[in-house]
Formats: sequence, structure tokens, C-alpha cells
Amino acid sequence: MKTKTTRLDTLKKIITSQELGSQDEVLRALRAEGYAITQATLSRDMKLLKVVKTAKSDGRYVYVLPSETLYRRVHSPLSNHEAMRASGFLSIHFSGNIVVMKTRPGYASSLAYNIDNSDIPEILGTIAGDDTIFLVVAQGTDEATVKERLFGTSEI
Amino acid sequence: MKTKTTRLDTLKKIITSQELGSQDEVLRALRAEGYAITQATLSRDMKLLKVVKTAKSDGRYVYVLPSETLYRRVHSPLSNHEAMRASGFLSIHFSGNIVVMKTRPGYASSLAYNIDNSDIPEILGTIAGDDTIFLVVAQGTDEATVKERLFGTSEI
DNA sequence: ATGAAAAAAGCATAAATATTCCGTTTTTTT
DNA sequence: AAAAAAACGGAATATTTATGCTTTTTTCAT
Repeated sequence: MKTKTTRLDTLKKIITSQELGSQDEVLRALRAEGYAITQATLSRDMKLLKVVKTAKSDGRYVYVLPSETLYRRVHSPLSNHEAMRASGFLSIHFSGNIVVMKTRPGYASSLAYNIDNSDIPEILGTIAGDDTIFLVVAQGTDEATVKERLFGTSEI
Repeated sequence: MKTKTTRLDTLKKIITSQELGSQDEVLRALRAEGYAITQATLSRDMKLLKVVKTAKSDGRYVYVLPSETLYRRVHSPLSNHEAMRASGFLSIHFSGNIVVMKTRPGYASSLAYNIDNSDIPEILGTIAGDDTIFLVVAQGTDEATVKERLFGTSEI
């Protein structure tokens, strides 16, 4: 389907899953997914999605989605422990029905995005900052269950 | 007022206090504060500070200082009440294991950053918006303890 | 289905931003 | 204190991004 909405979804997927530093690169990624648009349109799409270009510590630039876009539903199951590490995950702590996850700086929103989209019933919702995610879990859910759901094992 | 550090501080101040949409505008604001630099330098400064340009809903662009970079260099051990005031702190309220702090507009992320870096074990994590910070504390931690840790006294 | 109106997207270009290539200053090392 | 190394920043320029204008496509009310 080549509608604008699916293109925007694809764009979001591309931006969260790859580290691209210019609109031309993004454009190529979009082409690879079957969306042939011009840079002008991409610029407008990005403005719409409020995508920002930010500097990484290694001197390169990357596009990132702001947390507003966190609450969208796309379909991508959440990954295993390896993928968690790759996603900047650092630590997890529990306090009542709140889970606090720490990530490497800048990684919180994309990880939260993935968690959101993994549709784990016990996880009611997430809020992400720059390097911290708050996760509200259903009443009565215990640590082991959450870890099991998130990582595939409770041994974290 | 001639060092790079003070210039960066001024830049941060300008970016958090005004809504500027192009480096030229920022450049003029910097000139008004006595820093005559070129766009090239500003671009480098912004890269350093990880400033991002983001779209507002009204179609304009604004520069934003991400919380991660906000206080990398500013290091105040927020221990006393004075320091808290200087950091924009307004109020604190408790609800179970969640603490809600209010700050003057724009100060939340910097204060949260300082709290994060103070490594208080009872505080599991923080998330900041513009003038509000959510803080999750470890189960069983009481108000007095949190205040003691944050302010050096529980009399706030 | 048809024409009017709105939305979307392309093209060309303006505007904005990043970087290369130096000369200069500051800091560090010996 | 001289030599070496690193940091700084400007001018010019390359690169990137935004947008005015126009055409095409879609939507919607008859």
C-alpha cells in the first residue's frame, strides 16, 4: 500500500531502526521499502513527525523520533536479550507497579517504542525521557513476569 | 565573558529562554549578549550541545536543548535549599512511590538531571517534562528520607 | 459521474547548516 | 622556555534542508 499514512509508518520504522544522518540516506531507505518520493516531500514528512536531527557523541548526526510518536501502534514483536542490549538497555528496577528502566543516553524513547509495540498485556503504558523509561504494569504483576515478558527470561 | 564555556552557557540560556528558529537568529541573540562569532562556530557549538531543531505544531521551527546535554558541565551538588531554588525548584508532593516535583517553566530537565547524577539509591529514576518531574522511589521509602536526601533536611 | 475544492507531491530554488581548509592561540610536554 | 600538540574559530564552500509555486491526485457534494 502506498498511502501517505503507511509511508509515514515506514518512515518511523526506518528512523527508529537505523541510524541515518541525512535526508538523502533516509530517502534511499524509503526507496528500498518501495516509497519513491522526493527530498521535498521527505522534509515535509519529517516536519510532520517532528523528527529531529541530533548529534551523537562520535560526531555524526542521527535522526530521532520525539517521544510523542511513542504511542503509535505498528507491528513488531519485542526482541530477546541481545536485542535489548543493542537497544541501549542498562538496568531495570521495580517499585510497586512502576518499573524504572535506564538506558544509554538517547535510547529511552526508541526502546519504549518497542516495548509499547510488543503489546505485553501486563504493561499498561510507558513514558520515556532521554535515558529513563517509566513503565506502569498491571496490578499484581510480579517482577519475574515482567522480565520474562521483556527479555524472554527472568534472569536479568 | 570571552571564554568558550561562558559562550556555551549563554547559548544554553538563549535557547531555553527564547524561541529561535534559525542559527542566524541565534547568532543575533548571541551578539546582543556580547558574543560575536560566525555561523560556522555556532553550528559547531550547537553540535557540541546537541541542540536540535524541532517543528512546532504551528509550522515553525525552534531550537531545543535536550535534557541530556543540558547539564553535562554544570555541576552543583543540589544539597542545600538555596541551590534548589536556583535550580527552579517550586514544590514537591508524594503519592505512594511516586514523587511529583514542580519547577519553574523549563527547569525540570536540568533539575532532574542533577537529581539523577546525585546517585541517591532510593531514587530509582526520574522523568522530566518542562516544569514537572516524576520521580520513582524504591518501595518503602518515606517522604522524610527522600527530602533528607534531596535537600539535606526533611523540613521543606 | 462530474466539477469544485482540498490535499499531496514534484520541481526548482532559496535558505539554512555543516565542514574543509587554514592561520592563530592556548595548552601540554620535555 | 622551546617545541609539539591540541583547541579554536573564521572565510569560503559544500551539503543539506525548507519552501514557493505548479501540477497531479484525491475527496466530496451534488
